[in-house]
Amino acid sequence: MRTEPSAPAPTSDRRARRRQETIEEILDIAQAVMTEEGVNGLSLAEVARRLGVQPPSIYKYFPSLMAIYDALFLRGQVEHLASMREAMANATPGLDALTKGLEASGRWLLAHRALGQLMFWRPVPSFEPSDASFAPSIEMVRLQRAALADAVAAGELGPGADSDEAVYLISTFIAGVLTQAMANEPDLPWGEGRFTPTFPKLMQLVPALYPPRTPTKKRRS
Amino acid sequence: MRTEPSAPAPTSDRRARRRQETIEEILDIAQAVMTEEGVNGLSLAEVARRLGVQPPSIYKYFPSLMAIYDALFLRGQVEHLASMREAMANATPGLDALTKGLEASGRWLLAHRALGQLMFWRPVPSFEPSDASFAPSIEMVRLQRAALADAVAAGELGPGADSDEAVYLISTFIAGVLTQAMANEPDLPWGEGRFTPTFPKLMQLVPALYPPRTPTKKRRS
DNA sequence: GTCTATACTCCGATAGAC
DNA sequence: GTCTATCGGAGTATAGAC
Repeated sequence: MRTEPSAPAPTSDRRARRRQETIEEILDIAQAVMTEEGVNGLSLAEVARRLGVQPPSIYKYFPSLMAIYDALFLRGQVEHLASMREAMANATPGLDALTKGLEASGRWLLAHRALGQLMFWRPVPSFEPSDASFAPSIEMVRLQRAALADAVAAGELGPGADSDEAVYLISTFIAGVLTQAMANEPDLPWGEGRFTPTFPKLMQLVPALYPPRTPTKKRRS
Repeated sequence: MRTEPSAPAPTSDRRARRRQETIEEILDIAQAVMTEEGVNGLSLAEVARRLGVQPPSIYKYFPSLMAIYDALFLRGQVEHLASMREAMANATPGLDALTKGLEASGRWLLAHRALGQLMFWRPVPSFEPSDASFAPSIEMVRLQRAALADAVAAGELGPGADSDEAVYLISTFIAGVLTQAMANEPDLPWGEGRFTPTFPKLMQLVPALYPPRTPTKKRRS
């Protein structure tokens, strides 16, 4: 039997591109709706209204509301991971990279509150992210583990810091600062207010938690 | 003009009591609904169903859904404050009292997640607590300030610790631990899992943030 | 203080014409 | 891939009988 030619016609190329643009536009609008009405306030109907189509048309792009949540979750994870990775790449490996990476995480999350809440606060009980959408967060732990390993190798931290336990402990610093900032200063960006400026001070406590064998002050070349 | 007798008849006493019981029952049910369906999932209709009445009957006790949220907010604040106060009263004044108080806070919040989220995570954008319901949280800050002042007086911490700034900084510790525990280990009580057991270790860092002038080890009588 | 009845708005999702 | 029409359900809140 003959099927379609294996090389798709330019027409379907353009169609596929247009389709992808519409998908991205739906996600942009959904993100805006969540920002204004709360993560739980996202509704297909409101997205359709803003897109200028009737609600059933949305189903040509996403099979359900939960599928939109999942796509938003994935998009958030990918962007968040990228911002962390970039900040860490432009820093000195070790504690500095970890601090800069977590600061970038905080900055990104405050700038994308709705996605951040969807990803890390889970305010929609009926939504569970798919395995595929969850995958980047595993990579995020790996990144932080690597930075901790660098810090241990450089003598900034003791060997106990090269552990998942340390990742979790340090993650409570950033989570605490962000939770307080979001709840009490919902309009301030990273670096302003009573909470986020304390983060560097908190990170300076890490060597006290995992003291290196040799003095911390300066390491010799 | 004559009005009703100033001493109410026993009948209306009983009626008032019965009414109060119904109000408490509505709040109990509402709390359970929030626990099961999410804070945002609370609905008058579901409360009525579980109470075994028709939705309009609820309006004899609360003028609106938001009024129920507000009553729950107040109830949570009062209970939470009481648990903190009790733990602090049974501890050595100063850092110990602060730590025990915050641990009690964490315990209470994990045992009453729905109320805790309503109170400190604010997942219902359209709900703003009334001033009256918010009042206990001001008292909570005062309690913590007093414990910090005790710690400074006892030489456990430096004078900078007697400040609202220190209260906010320390609050990020408990907020971080709780946020992570609730998001990642939603079924574990305080003291189990990867996050809440780290809290005492975190509190031991506070003297490093506000170092006392005299050595910390032991204070002379 | 309970009910019925009702008004109103909103939602997710599907069927089928074009 | 868009639409109309519709199903079936949810919700808050009010009016008024009993």
